[in-house]
Amino acid sequence: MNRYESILKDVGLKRTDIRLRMLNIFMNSEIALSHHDVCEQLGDGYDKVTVYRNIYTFVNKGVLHETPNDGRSAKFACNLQDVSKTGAHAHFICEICGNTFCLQFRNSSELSLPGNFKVNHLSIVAQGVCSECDKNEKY
Amino acid sequence: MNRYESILKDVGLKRTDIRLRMLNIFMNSEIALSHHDVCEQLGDGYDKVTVYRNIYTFVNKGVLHETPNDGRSAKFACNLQDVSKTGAHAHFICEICGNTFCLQFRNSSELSLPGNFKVNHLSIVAQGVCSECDKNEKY
DNA sequence: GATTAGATGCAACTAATTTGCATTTAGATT
DNA sequence: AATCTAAATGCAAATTAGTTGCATCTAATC
Repeated sequence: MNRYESILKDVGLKRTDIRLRMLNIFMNSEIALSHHDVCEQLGDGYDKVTVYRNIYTFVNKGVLHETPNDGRSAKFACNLQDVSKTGAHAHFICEICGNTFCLQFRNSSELSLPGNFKVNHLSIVAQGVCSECDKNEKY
Repeated sequence: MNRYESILKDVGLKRTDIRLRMLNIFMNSEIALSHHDVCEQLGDGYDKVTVYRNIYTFVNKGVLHETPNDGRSAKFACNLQDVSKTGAHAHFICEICGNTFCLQFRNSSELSLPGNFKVNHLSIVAQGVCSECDKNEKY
């Protein structure tokens, strides 16, 4: 059983050809990929709806996460090991090529950038529950 | 000349009815708005393409910025005063209602959240130039 | 090898965004 | 105030992104 097969087994998904190929594509990509990117790498013979469904299945199972995007389509990348522990992500979006890179970071003051990456703009996104919704939550 | 008219003059855009109304809508919204949200608030009689074009015109002129989004459509909000100085943004996305709030922050350790906002997940987005593109840039 | 829940493929659909072009108008100029 | 023109608008049509429903197939279990 290879690496991808055991991921599928671990999260309780059936071993199918397209899933193994999708995992391989995501695991070997340095950058976040859109649905379109994945279909392109898969080549012909795979259904786009199945690709959509598997992307969201992987997101729900914690194998992939959706990254912030600069364009109009969603991008996804595989979860780094530390993410599940800290619940935190860091991403770098290149303003020229548009690629999204996942970065390691442990706390807000410790962000490690690959060499020669130049940051022009920094943005923090907090996700949670706003005061209105908090008020209406049933406990 | 009112507040909105002087914004248009400042950035060199013509004073039109739809632009004044759009500025009014954005300036009075606590949350980031999608194209759809804006059209809804404008009501009938305005062309959706003109709304799209004005949103991007405002973004290019630095009047609005695109916020990170949780759904599949882009959201926009007006630029806060300090943004132009620090080049930094902070946003809060409510996981229940889906609303995006713009937050004030001066440096990464000083993020001021409105009362009763509960953060489940934090994400940092750096934008800039990656090493590949940096290499290929002409100076 | 039979069973079945889960996975896939296809077709059709909705929503989001863009493009092209003809017409109109704000604001500058005479 | 009339004229001019670049910029703005409105409409139609196209493109792109993502979703839904359903019939068929198959991986994993018995």
